[in-house]
Amino acid sequence: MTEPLEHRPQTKLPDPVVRRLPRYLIGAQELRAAGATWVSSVELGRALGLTSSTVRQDLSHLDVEGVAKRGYEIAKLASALTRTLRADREHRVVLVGAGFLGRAIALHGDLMRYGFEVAAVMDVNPEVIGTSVGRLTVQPMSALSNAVKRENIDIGVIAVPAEEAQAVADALVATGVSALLNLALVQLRVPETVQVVEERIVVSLQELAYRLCATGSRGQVQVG
Amino acid sequence: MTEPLEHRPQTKLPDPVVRRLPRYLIGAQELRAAGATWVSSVELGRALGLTSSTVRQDLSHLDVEGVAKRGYEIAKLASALTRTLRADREHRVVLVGAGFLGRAIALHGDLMRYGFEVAAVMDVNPEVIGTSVGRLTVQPMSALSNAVKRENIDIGVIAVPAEEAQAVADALVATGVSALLNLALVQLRVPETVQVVEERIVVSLQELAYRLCATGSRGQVQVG
DNA sequence: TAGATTGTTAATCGATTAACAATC
DNA sequence: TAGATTGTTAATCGATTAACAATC
Repeated sequence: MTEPLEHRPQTKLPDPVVRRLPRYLIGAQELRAAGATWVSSVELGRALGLTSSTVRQDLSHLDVEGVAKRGYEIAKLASALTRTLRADREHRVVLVGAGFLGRAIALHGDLMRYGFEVAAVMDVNPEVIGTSVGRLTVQPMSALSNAVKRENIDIGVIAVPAEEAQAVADALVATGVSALLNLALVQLRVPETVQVVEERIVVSLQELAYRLCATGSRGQVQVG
Repeated sequence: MTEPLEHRPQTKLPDPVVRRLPRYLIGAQELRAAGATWVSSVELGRALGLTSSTVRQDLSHLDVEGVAKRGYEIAKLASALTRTLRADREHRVVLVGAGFLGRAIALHGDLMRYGFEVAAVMDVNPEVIGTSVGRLTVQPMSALSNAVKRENIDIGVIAVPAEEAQAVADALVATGVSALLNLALVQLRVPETVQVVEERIVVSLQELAYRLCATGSRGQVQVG
């Protein structure tokens, strides 16, 4: 009759919570940078546009405890968030598509800061293959499979035009990558075992346009 | 005792619906490109990972009617979606930040296709000011206010580093722009009357990483 | 101590799904 | 016609919020 293993909140967080956690983390790091040490659920709520109830409910899923009358210690909160989001382990990324969008991602400093390393860049365009992106060289798609294995890649980012995205997704899945970030404007078809997150500027703009026109609406909305 | 004005479904769509509408639109246009004429709620649901019930519920908010035994006429569906999303009226965009990300957006052909025209590009970096992005020339921030007025701009896109994003947002708000797409990794503080949609690669990657690690989870997720 | 803030339970709210009559 | 599919109502499910005892 031993006690069950210490902490085990990690069963499976609800989707809305998972989407808010990164925002708490960003908020916590902003606060830390600003020199704060403690933050209350009311303050966090105000900063992110949530009720303090939601904040406490969300943070209760984490391996962190608040202190009555003081709130949460920011450093501990950030590390708990990092742990829960698996931002402590490094993720290795292959980027397919070395256009402006791809380059923006590959050269984006914040990625490293949050544990994502772009370890390979591929493209189909012969003119682009061989050019350099930061310290990497753009490789042809034929080198994909080797790169994924050699570099221990677990995430694929698709930054190619819509027409090519499905083929790229298929190639990535074939090499065993099971997490895709799709920036192209198509609905990908992938096996159930593959995780896909879509992020699309046009869609965000459409949502914004709707909100802008829908008279009287206001407020802040989180998309990704 | 006249009838109330024809159709008036536009009271205020629930947020989850607004976020799905662009996906239906993309789906509809893919189908149309593939030569299809009709689509049923079951097919749409399968394509987007939704139940047919959700699809019918969502589409019932639109100014379109399905036909029993056939489904929805794709062309009509697309135009109803376009109308509801206000993708028929043109939106004029000012882009702040002419780095790779900014250029990716400014040169992104799909934007035009969906009614968004990048009408001005600004940057703070003197080295970048004066260079051209497509047919536009990068202007200094001091030209922002004039550009917004002259070009009739209603949407601002923030594609600058996190440190500068708040100042850019303030400047945009000051010129009267009341819809912002924020691509920087900060939580913006804006007046209640201003619409903000956030889109952040790092956040999407974090969500993906969580899903990848959370054993046993699978499926497709829409972020933006 | 008194008062603020947590963690958590219960109540509310809203979104998704099921079900089915109407209809082509 | 028979069968498939809509539009919509009602039931279910889940997320957010309110409330409050515990506590620092």
